[in-house]
Amino acid sequence: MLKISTKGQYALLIMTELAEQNQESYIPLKLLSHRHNLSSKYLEQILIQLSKSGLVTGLRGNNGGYKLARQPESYTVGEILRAMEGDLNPRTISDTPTVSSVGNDDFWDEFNTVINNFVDSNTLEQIAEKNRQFNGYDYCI
Amino acid sequence: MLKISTKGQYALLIMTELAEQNQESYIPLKLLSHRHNLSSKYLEQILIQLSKSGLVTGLRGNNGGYKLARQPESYTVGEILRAMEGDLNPRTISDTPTVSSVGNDDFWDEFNTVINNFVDSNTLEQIAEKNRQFNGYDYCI
DNA sequence: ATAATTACCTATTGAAAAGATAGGAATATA
DNA sequence: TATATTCCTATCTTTTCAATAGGTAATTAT
Repeated sequence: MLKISTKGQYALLIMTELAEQNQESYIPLKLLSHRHNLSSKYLEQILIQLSKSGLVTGLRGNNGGYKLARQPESYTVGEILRAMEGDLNPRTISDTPTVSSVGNDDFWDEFNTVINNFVDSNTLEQIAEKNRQFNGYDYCI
Repeated sequence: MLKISTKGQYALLIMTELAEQNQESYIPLKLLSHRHNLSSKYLEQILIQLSKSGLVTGLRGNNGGYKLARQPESYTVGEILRAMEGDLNPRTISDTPTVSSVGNDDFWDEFNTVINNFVDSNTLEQIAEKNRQFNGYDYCI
């Protein structure tokens, strides 16, 4: 229904938050879930998947947690959403009917392009920078 | 998961087909469902909803069926998809957390705009015209 | 060493949505 | 009157989404 799952939305939210932090320190899951009033078990699934996809680095034990695997400006939003959602192409039927298919195929192809171009032209750093400006660089809850 | 339901996809397909036809004659559901190998009962639900939304006109009885309610160039794809899907805004959570929200809000707002601008800038006539060129104007199954 | 802390893994449940089917009522035409 | 068609509503099945749960592995502090 052209919705993005809550996992994708939360993933982007959490990633922007990690991007705002000092990249050297690990932030524990518990802290992130408290800040956003999310079930830690639910958020855990999201972060594990981000970790498996190589977008974040997890460290176990005391003072462990998660941090970005790379520099914030190297992430596109599309990369993050795809890690959680799979592809971002809204069409599901492979329509090879007898009539009326050509124009429709073209439309859906262009739609894919528009969507993917947009999400890939937005970087994590751009979103994080807006948050920094709003919250202040040394904002801490 | 950023998918559009099959109802939305079929609705667009059928609407383009109606747009290719002589606008004066009604096309019966049975014919449309046969052409696309769709369950007529499923397609029926789609057409009834399009009819309720005022996008097509239904006529009962012999020689009845469906036709467009207006000229093909007056329909946008967005209008058709929204009639089946509801709004086309991918975000579902109304995220008002304590941190990291501003940049995210902006991103999702822009995403909405990009999507809706695209679907509203494509008309039924544009898609139908491509099909006509491919199939020939007097194409009939 | 031991205890505490934390990420990691896998399964299950519950709720909602999507996809599809079914039977009949209303209406128009021949 | 018979036939063809849209229209209406209910149900069922399957899939997906959201959320919960319990346990294992690794790291650090004491």
